[in-house]
Amino acid sequence: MKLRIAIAEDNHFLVKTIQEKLSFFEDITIKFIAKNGAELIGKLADDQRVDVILMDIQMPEMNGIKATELVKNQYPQIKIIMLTVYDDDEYIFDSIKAGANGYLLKEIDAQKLHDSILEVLNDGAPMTPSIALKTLNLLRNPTFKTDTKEDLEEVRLSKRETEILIQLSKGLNYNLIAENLVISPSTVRKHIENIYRKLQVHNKMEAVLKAQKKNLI
Amino acid sequence: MKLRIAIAEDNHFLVKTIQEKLSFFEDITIKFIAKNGAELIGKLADDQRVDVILMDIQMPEMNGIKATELVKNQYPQIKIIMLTVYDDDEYIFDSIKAGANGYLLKEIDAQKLHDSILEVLNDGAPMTPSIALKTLNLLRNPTFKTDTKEDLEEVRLSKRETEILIQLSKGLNYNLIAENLVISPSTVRKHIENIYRKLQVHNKMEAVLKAQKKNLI
DNA sequence: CATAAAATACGTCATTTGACGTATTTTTAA
DNA sequence: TTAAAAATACGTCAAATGACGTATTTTATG
Repeated sequence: MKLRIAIAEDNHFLVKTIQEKLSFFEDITIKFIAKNGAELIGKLADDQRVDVILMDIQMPEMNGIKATELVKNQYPQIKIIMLTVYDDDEYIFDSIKAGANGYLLKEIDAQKLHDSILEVLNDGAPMTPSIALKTLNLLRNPTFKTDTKEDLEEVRLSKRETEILIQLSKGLNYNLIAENLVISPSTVRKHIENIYRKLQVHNKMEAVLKAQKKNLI
Repeated sequence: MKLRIAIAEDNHFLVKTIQEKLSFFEDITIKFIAKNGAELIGKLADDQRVDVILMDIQMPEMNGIKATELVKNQYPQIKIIMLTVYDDDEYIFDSIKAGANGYLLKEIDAQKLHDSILEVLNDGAPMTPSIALKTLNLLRNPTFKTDTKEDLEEVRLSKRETEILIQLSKGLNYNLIAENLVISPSTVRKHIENIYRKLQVHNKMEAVLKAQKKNLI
């Protein structure tokens, strides 16, 4: 039996992309496409025989999170996979709270998208690796305080910088960090200097505090 | 370059099974096998050049969750994948809190195990689908964990010491703390020295971490 | 393949921190 | 009231940290 998919996505071009990705698979039928949450709810009212909804987050009229909540309240059997470009903690958390069964980034390739649809129908929780990581971090750090404007100011730490900051947060000194990462202590110090500049702090404790507040570690 | 794996698992047969699964892959080297957490810590002290640890949970001497915590404190760069038969919420949650990077069930097939090792080295969070689902559920309704015995081991900080430790945890230096509390920097330093002795630590970050774990601040 | 970003590494210098020792005053509790 | 605990304070010295500058190599990305 064919898998019945609905797509909620306002960007026409992205809808095309998703359709093309799914066109490779014979077990997939796209039942309908909605340009926003409100339209999705309307179409579902006419026909709720849908297995999986691929849901964008940012949409006019009604966003994907609100739509997820409504759909899940009325048709809990329908699986919802968020399919979005946003990997912010806030969106991920809100989506999961709203009842989303999976969370994928739009860059996902066709095969993985298809696998994810099968997985969600098998009571799994498909997530792109980076999202899985973020959910674990959210679980570790159960501080869901409202972010202030300052907290959301985008700060990008590189992979190495994040790694070093984590080691700093464990109380390790420069030499131990250097040993662990098999680099010179000079390099560790340079990375830390860069971290401090990015976070606008002047010592380890402040750096760790700020990074935790921004969910960077 | 080969991927260096360590296994912590008390059951001989299961060790064999894991070894067989990994034997298919040429990019994998099994550095060593430990029969429990204590043995693992010992072997890591001799040689910490390990990329990924596959960790059982139920082991004699020291279980996998405690071992995860210790390894992550000393060698945060080592990735840890829990590999166990237990899919209880409690175990999953505790493992993640302890710092595990992934959580797989032992029934996993060879290919997926290999993929997971690559994924965790790529900063992902490999999980079997049923575990991924449980983490989402845990995120939806956050649980609260009881303290372990060790966390409650009696350490008494005086009122002044607690006060100073809180200021330390905010990233303030000795001089600023002295100003805030209207005492001499020398006194601040002496208090901190006493705090370190009581908590058996050697720098600010460790002191703050330990105090938080013991709910002293 | 070119360019940008990231990671690597060293040197210097002032400041801060951590680990000692010693000692006086104040507070708390038996 | 007296002993113990807590708080106060200073000095010294080695080690660690933070803030600069400079420069080469490696990795990503269009």
